[in-house]
Amino acid sequence: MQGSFTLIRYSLADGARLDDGSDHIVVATTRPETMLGDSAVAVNAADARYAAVVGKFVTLPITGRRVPIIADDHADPELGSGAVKITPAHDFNDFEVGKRHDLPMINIFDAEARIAAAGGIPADYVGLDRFEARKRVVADLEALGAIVGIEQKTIQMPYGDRSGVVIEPYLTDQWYVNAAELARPALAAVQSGATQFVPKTWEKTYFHWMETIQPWCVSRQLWWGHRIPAWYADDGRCFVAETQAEAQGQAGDGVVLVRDEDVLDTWFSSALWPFGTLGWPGETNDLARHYPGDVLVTGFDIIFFWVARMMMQGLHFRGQVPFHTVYCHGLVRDAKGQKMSKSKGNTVDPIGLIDRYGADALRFTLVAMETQGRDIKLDEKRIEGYRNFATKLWNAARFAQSNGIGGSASPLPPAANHAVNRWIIGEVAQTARAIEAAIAAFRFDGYADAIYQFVWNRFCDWYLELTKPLLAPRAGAGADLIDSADAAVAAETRAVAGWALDQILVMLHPVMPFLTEELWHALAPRDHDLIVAAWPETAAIPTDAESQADIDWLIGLIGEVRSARTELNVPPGARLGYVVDGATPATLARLAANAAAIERLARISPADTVAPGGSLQLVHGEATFALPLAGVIDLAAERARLDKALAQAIKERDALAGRLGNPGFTERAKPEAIEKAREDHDARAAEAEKLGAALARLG
RNA sequence: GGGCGCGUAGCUCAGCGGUAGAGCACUCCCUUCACACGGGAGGGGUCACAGGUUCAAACCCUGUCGCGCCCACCA
Repeated sequence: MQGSFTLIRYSLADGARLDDGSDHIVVATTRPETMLGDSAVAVNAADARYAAVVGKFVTLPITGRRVPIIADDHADPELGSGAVKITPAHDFNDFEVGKRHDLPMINIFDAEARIAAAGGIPADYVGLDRFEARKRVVADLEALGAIVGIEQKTIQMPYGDRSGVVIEPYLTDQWYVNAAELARPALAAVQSGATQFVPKTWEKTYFHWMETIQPWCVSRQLWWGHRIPAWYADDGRCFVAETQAEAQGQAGDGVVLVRDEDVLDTWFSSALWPFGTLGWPGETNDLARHYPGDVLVTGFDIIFFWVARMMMQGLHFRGQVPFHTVYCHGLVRDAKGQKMSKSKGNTVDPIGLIDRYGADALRFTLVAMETQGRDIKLDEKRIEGYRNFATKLWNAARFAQSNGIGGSASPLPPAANHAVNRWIIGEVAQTARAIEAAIAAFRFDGYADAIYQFVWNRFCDWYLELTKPLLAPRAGAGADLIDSADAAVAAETRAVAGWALDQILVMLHPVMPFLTEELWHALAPRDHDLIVAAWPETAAIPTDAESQADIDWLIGLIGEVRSARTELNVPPGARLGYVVDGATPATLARLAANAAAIERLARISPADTVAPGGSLQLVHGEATFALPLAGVIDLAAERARLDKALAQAIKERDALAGRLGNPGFTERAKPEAIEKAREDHDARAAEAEKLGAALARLG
């Protein structure tokens, strides 16, 4: 802000002169009234202009006090006149200078920032407000001819956050904690790994704070809080004790004690939380059992205020760290990325969001966006997406229910023979493991992502679709629509689907508690609530590589067919026949086993012969499928489609060949990398060959 | 002034040595019997810029530009 910079002339006392013969020193200030409390003028020892007068005195105008001229590095010869007025009671730097030179600290204000009677201040100043006093001092200095000039310049002005009032440094007696002493073990505990920060990068913040820690002022002039345990006698003696009786004991009978009015800094009290909540100072069972704690979850913005203080006090009072891990999450910010603040009024209203999308959707969103170390700009579209996810699961459960699926007897999966059932069992196990790993690493976004992908892209998109033909023959449907829909397979599928759905509810419950608990009870009679259900027993759940390969192959084939159909504008409802070429017996078996699913999802079924007039051809694994389109096929479009696929395969094949042909790669790369490149190269090469053949067949 | 961090698809963000991913948005098709808060198929990025290290860099190092946060403070 713009401010006045007042240049004041201080006369040298006792006839002293500077080298240039002048009889005064000029000092500058933005707060002229503080000159009433000056106790020195400082110059730099290396400043030749003032060398002659160091150790001499000046006479202050108005108060007429004699104050010394001292040499101190605080005075910068480059700034202003090179001489600085020193007001130890009302400026942080001057306070330090005052301590170094043992200067008197003259407090010129009272607690209301009015001029106090001190240091020879004339009586008619006493009681003036600080701003009135400033005008008065300037006017009086002017009258005395002590003003050299007033400059306008940009200055920094500290304002109180809450009061909006200019801050005035002011000397008072306060209680301090020797924080450096407490910080030493707290610093060592993190350096040794006794307490770890997650993400680790916050250790730097903690270290920086602990290494530059200052004495901690813990007394506050408020009426709430823990009162300072200090008592004073009439004669000013101070007794610090846990109780008044103890203090009285120290003071002796008959001494009237008055307790200190101040209370402890809220963070001092908060630092007691890890053990204060457990019955301390009593040695309770809770304290023995729960201290030290395991993980502290908190915002990084209070590492200084709270975490560091808990560390210091925990170690001091209990001799052990208060917790082994400090997990620092991001902060939810507003749409502009600003930290939410009650005084700024930019807080996000969770109730409104819950009304619109549900508590589960909001909770899931916050978990999904909690990627270590980055703040969260809350995006309402994201919440909407997870609301849709909740609806998707609801509908899947509704579908299950209407098909006689619901509930499972055991956390262990039912016995399963059908590939699709064995496959989903393995997928559940993989998802549970992924979630366990994510949680262990505090990657909550990974947790949310894993369960989301599983529910939507595996369970709903594929498992439920693939099992529809297995559940029951539909009245009136043609025999070709029904797989081996015998009772045994249908029963197995119901059991597995019910189990998988239960595992979903268990895994999702921590992030969508309301919806999952509701479904848990809606799907089957239960003897316990979901919230106390056991986590999937991942170690005991079999994953079957063969079934996984079968279903991956099936999903891949259906994808190829769908993609080709779209590219050639085949009507979505059109059912096509296919002839397969070059298929191994295993592939033929897969085709037979999944005929109904393929028919349903890809809308193709085996045909006897290839019709003349061209076919849609696609390569999947070692097999080439030809879908006769009996004259309706657009040969040019099909050629373009195959060309594109072929070009892509060749491009990838050649890139890999290039890498494999580079001696630098084959000699220095990791063996796994080389092996993978070989495999990828061979697969691409085979695909290119088959696509080339298909293209040739097209003519 | 000191410290920390971020710039990746239109947006919000993952990925942090092996040749780019998600959600939303966008384009096309589909009212097929769980779900249109849905289904299917797609388009879209020289990973801020410039050097360097490496067989290989969005990822490691240096610098530049832009942005943010925390702490302290300037007679």
